[in-house]
Amino acid sequence: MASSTRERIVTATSELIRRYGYNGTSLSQVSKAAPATIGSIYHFFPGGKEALAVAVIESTGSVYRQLFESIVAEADDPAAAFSHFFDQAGQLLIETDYIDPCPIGTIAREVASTSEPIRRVADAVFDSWVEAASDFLVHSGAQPSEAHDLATLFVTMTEGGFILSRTKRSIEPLLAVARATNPLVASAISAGSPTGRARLDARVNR
Amino acid sequence: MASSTRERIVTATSELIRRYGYNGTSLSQVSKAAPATIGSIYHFFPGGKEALAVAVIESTGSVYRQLFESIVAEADDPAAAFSHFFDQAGQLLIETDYIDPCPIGTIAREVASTSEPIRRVADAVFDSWVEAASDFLVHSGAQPSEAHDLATLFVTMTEGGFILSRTKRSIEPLLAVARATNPLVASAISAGSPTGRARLDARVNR
DNA sequence: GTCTATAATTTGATAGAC
DNA sequence: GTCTATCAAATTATAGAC
Repeated sequence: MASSTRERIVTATSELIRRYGYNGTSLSQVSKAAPATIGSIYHFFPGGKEALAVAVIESTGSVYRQLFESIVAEADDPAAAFSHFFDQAGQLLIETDYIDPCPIGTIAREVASTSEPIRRVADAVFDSWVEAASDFLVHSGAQPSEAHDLATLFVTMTEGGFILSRTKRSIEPLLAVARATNPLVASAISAGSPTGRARLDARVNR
Repeated sequence: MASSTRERIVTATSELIRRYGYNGTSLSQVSKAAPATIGSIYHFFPGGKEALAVAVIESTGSVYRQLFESIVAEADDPAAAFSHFFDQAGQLLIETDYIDPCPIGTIAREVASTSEPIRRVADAVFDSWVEAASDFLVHSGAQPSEAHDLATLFVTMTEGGFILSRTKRSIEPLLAVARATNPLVASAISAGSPTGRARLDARVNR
């Protein structure tokens, strides 16, 4: 059950980047926080800092997708699922003293112009999030094209909400986003199908 | 008409940060790009890199607010105003080869945990944007509380849309956001007042 | 206001012993 | 796999001549 060195390195890097950003995080900080020597870091990540960032993005992308799907599985209705996700994100912000909840957006924005490997993996993660949200909306009765647009909107609202709430040191922007969620989802589902709600019930009660 | 040294320094810093982020931009790069010597930079900004970032945020905040208000002034209807803003942002992305359109979100995310002066000025700029959008929505017939939520949503969508489009090197996410805009605005205005459209006409034709 | 020179520190990365 | 020692380069910032 003890975490491996590799895992400790990735976890420590993720937390440091959430606090200080990609360029603001040094390998010496990672070495101290993990803890692991510089030699160990390069043993597991011969590609250096860039490879480490890729690992952080892949790991975070997977964790958040699973979180979203577990929230969705428990939600009473589609609109509540998204609201609940934003509420949970707000709680996380408070618990962590407004450290950035997502290292991916930060890294992507910092190095999208200078590191193609990082840009590509961040793009793939965002796509997987959009796909997960879109699938859920379609299953709930939305039309595919509208579901894709709305899912994209949710990811932008999540990343943008993190920036505003972190900057303001208040969850108020994230709560405003959560409030806007319900009518958006309700509209997409009713537009996609008059029996959208019935379809959802059929799926949930299966 | 020739730009002052101070202006050249701020402009160069803003462009560099849009490409490489705050921590990814060095004063030697600024010195070369401005152009201005390191001594000149410290002459105008004794507070160093942090003070320079504050100036960039204030300048960008003002420019974007003016851009938003000029688009609003020309728009036929409220929903079109926001769509047009997102479309223009998309065009900017393409023209600049997907350099980040907004240095503020990047800087804020990188150093919100380490620089209170920067965090505060970024927060003030976001607030001013929310206020400008909210005022416009209220004048168009929306209820104040709903206008504030929707305005907050627009700023998060803008920042989040920039991240996704920059990461994907495609304006598709930004266009998806633009498509979602119209029904949101229409709904807020009709809910706020049955004569929202009439109120807008009265204001525009004054 | 502009310029060069430089101080003090830290960075990402590598080499090689164990 | 882990460790220490070290490299070359770059960083922010300051000093002081002009």
